[in-house]
Order: sequence, then C-alpha cells, then structure tokens
Amino acid sequence: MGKTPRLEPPHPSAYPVFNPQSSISNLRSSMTTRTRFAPSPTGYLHIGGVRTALFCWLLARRHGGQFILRIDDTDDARNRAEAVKPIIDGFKWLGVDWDEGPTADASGDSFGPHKPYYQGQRNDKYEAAAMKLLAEGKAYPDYTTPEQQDAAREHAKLARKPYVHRGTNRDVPAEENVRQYAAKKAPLLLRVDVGRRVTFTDAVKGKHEVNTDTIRDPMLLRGPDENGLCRAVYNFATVVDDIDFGITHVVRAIEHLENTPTQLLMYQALGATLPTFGHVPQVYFAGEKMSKRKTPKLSADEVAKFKACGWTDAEIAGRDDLNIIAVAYYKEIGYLPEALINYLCRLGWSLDAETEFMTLDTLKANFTLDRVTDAPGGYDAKKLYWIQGEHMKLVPTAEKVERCVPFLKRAKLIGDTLDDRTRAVLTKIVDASGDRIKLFSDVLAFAAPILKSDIEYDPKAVEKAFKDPTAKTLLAEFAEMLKGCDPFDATTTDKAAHDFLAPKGLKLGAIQLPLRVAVTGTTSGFGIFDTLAILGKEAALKRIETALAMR
RNA sequence: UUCGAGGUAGCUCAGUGGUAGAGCAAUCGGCUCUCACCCGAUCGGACGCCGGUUCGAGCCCGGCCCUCGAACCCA
Repeated sequence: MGKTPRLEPPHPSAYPVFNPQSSISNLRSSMTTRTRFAPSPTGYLHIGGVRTALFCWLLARRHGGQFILRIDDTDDARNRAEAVKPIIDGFKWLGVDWDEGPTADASGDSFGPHKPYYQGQRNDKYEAAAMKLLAEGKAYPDYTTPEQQDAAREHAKLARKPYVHRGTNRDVPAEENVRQYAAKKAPLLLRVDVGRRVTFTDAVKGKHEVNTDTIRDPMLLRGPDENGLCRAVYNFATVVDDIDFGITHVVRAIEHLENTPTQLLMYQALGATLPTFGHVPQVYFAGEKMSKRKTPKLSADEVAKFKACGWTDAEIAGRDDLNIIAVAYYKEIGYLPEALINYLCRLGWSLDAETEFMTLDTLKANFTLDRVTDAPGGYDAKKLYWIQGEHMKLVPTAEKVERCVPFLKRAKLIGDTLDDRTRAVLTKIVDASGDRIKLFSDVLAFAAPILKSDIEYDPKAVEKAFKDPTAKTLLAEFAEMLKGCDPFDATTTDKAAHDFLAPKGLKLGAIQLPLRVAVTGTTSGFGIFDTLAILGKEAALKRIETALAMR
C-alpha cells in the first residue's frame, strides 16, 4: 500500500466541493443530498432506467435534497426533442419530479442554477475543463492513428492480455502539448499514473480496488468532427457535470461500475471531492439484461385489450413503446403509477424480509442504498399485476371513475364531455365492479355491455347458457316476475329471484347464467342484480326478450 | 480471451456463525351469483459443486462450475 493514493469517498459533511464551472454551488448547505438521473434520449423510458431513477429520487426526497435530470446526449445525433419527450412524459406520468433539468415541454430548454442540463449544450464546459488539464500537464493529445491502434489491440489479443491504450504524447511536456494541440487537434487523453491502486467503496457493492496498470488513458475529448468541434466523451462529460452540479450520490446501473475507477482519476485530476457511488444491479428478463429486442411483443390478449380500448391495428403497430420494457405500456394499459413504482423499487431492494406492498410515503421514508440487493432481479409480470391489484384497492370510487374515463372515451363508449347522468352510471358500474377492475382498461369489459345500446352476444356464451332447454323457459317465466319488481333495484330483483326459484327447489345457479348472458352477452361480469339495476327495467327486459327470440 | 458481478423454493427477496423464512405463483377447499375479493389449507429447498476453518457454515477461507455484464471516438 504505502504511497498508494486512496480515493475513498469523503464523509458526507465534506460536501460541497470544488466546482470549476460555477460558484453558485459553493453556497450549498453541506448536508444537502443531490442525486441525478441521466438518460440518453432513446425515444422511450426504459423501466430498468426508471428503477435507477427511482432510487435516486427517493434518496434525494428522503434527505430533503434535490433530484436532477440530465440528458446525456453527447452523441449529438440523438439530441432531438422527440427522443426526449417520451422520457419526460414518462416521469411526469409516474409523478417523479425533478428539481433541476430539462423543462417539461422537452423543448431543449432547461431550468435550474447549472443550466443547461443537456450534455449536447454543455460542450464548452467540457472543453474548458479539458484545456485546464492539458495546461496542467494532466492531459495530452494523442496522435495515434486508427491503424496503429488496431495493430496494438490485435497484438494484445494474441498475447492474451487486455489492451490498455496509452497515447503518443503521454510523456511530452505540458507546454509543448498545448502548442501541438493548438496546431493540430486530436483526441485528448488523461494521463493515468501506472503502478498505483485506486480503491473506493461502493454503497451497494462494497469495496473495490483496481490497479492503474489496467486502466487505459481515458479519452476526454474526441478528435475534431467535420465542423472542427471536439466533443466530450461520456466518461468525462459525466464527471465534469457531476462536479458542476454538486452531485453527492452517483447512483447508476452496474455496467458503470467499471467506469468508476477511471472517473475517480478524473475527479482527482480536476481536484474535486468525490461523491458516494452506488451501483445497482440490472433488471433481467428471462435470464439476461432486459432489452427491447429480447422482450416479448404484445400477446394476443394484450392486443385484444388495446383494441377494446379503441386502438386500431395501425395505431398499435405504430407504437414501438407498447412493450413491457417501456413505461408508456403501463400507462396505456391502465396501470397505476404508484404500483409500478412499488414494484420497481421492490425489484432489487427490500424494506425487510416480508413487506411487498408499499405506498410512496413508505418508500420515501425508508429507502436506503444499503438494502439494494447484490444480485440482478428478474422481471416478474405476475408480481407486478398483483401489486397493481393491491394498490387499486386503495383508490376511492370517484377517483377510479375519473381515471377510467380516458379509456372509456378512447373506446368511444362515452362522449368527449361527461354529463352528470353518465357519470352517475359510471360510478355505479365502477362501484359494482369492485376489485375486478385491476387495470383501468378493465373497466371496458364491465362497462361496454351496459353502455352499448346494441348488445353483442358472444356465440359461445349463448351456447353455454342455453344448452339446457329448460333455461329459456325458466328465463321467460322469471322475466314476467321482473316486470313486477318495483323499485327495480338489486335488493328487489334478488328477492324476486329467490322467491321464484325456491318453490321449484332451485338455486340461483339455475338462472344466473342465462340471465347474465341475456342481458350482457357474456358469461362474466359483476353481480347480476347490480347489472339489472344499472341497466334499468326497460332495457333489461328488452334484452331478455331479444335473447329468448334467438335461434 | 481478460476483467468484473452474481448463484437461497417456479419467481421476487429476507436470512449480519446457532433448528432454512416471507410474499407472489401453483394446487385444493370454504364463501358467493360467473369472475374478482375475502378466508383456510397444501405443495414447495443436497442454500451452484468440492474441500477447509469451527463444537457448529447459507454466512468465513480456497478451488471449481454455471449465468450475466464490461472490455467502442456508446451511454
């Protein structure tokens, strides 16, 4: 060990830190927790990313700090509003709010003391930081040709050794490098001192130690592009920004763990205090990293569900984010944001040995990095669905109605404006449906048979209900009794049914199915007497008549 | 190939040297009006393998196996 530099994270009270770009952050309270989530604009919000973002957000909220959103678009081709919008919309839907970052309209503007928060708009800062390192002799231009580098890489491969790149001007004096770089731009590399060890403690994964011999001289700035612009590479842009923003906890996906020693050297070169790092394990699907490509397309059932919601085949086909990997899918099929949040947080993190269901308040009050698990977690759709059901039980009827409305409108079961009478009917339907509505889109299955004026009889249901020839006779007799029911409410018709069946020695089962199919066209639904009541006497009797006349 | 991270019930996770746990799923039963809800029960495990330390190992040590990830002028 001896003279080995140790890059242990400081005690939290050591914040705030050196900040090369701004003096504002030096005024921060030393106890502030600042976290960030930095998605690259891919055009959809990945649920694995959401989980990481949730951890960051919860950490900031728990400690009264700030959560910052940053768009990592150093690869400038991706810097387009349409690629950012779905990400921002996803967070808005989830209710994950950010204290600084891109504006909610995804116009490319930012808000907050360190704006802009788009890396594509911050290259001047990266260049300034890199020039400082160049002048100090900590960075140097590399004039290695691609051919030379390929050859070196091939050589290392044959020798079965990892390729560790060192550039041409590594040992050239600082002033000379400044002169050469001014004359001819090239990739700018950080000089890594060999023969040293970098150690750090990850808040999730524990102690890590790396020998600098295995760390290549990392690129800070790329060589000039066709416009002569030298754009920063991810690793460097991230470090410059995290320092500038005063990030205290860098929580990100495990694949960044191996970037960390390199970034630590950058922090050191820039003279900055280190944040705490926490690397969270991946979300798996079927045993590997969850990705759009590996994830199943919509099932036939799901497609049917979307179509019932009023989607056309073309609309479904036109949305590549209708996929369990993207947040949009959950929104469109009617999940509750708090259920997705609960599930995602539970995936790879635990409150204790048994708690599965957690409200947002519980999460905000209890989230800690040290209970993030080491092992990757597999996505489990059934578990999510169960959690959804649990959260749905807590939603009051009025709110449930409100949140079902967009689905009913889309399916054209109700008009664009909602009158009081329709709202009253919907309330009755939602109320009668009870816990059967797991997803908001489920409301359609219960509402459609009642709201549609032209009843659609499912042939299979009809077959099943009237297979027994006595069914129609019974139903016709019972219809006569229904005519006399006044008021036509569930209690009255229920009593009528029992009065009708008891003398015959029959139970409700004898008439339940034919009656249900006659008035709804399907075999399932909520309570049959609730159904009759919501339908009203006239419509109910008319439907029974129609059913009796069939075949 | 090199480096890194994992492996406890079908799945997600607890288990911090002292008799292997929870939820979900599955199966069965009860309730009811079909489903859902609710209630009850059942099924679940050589803790990846081998060895070592220990009175005692899922936990500590060593080796191996398997899985995943990284090794880009991607992020």
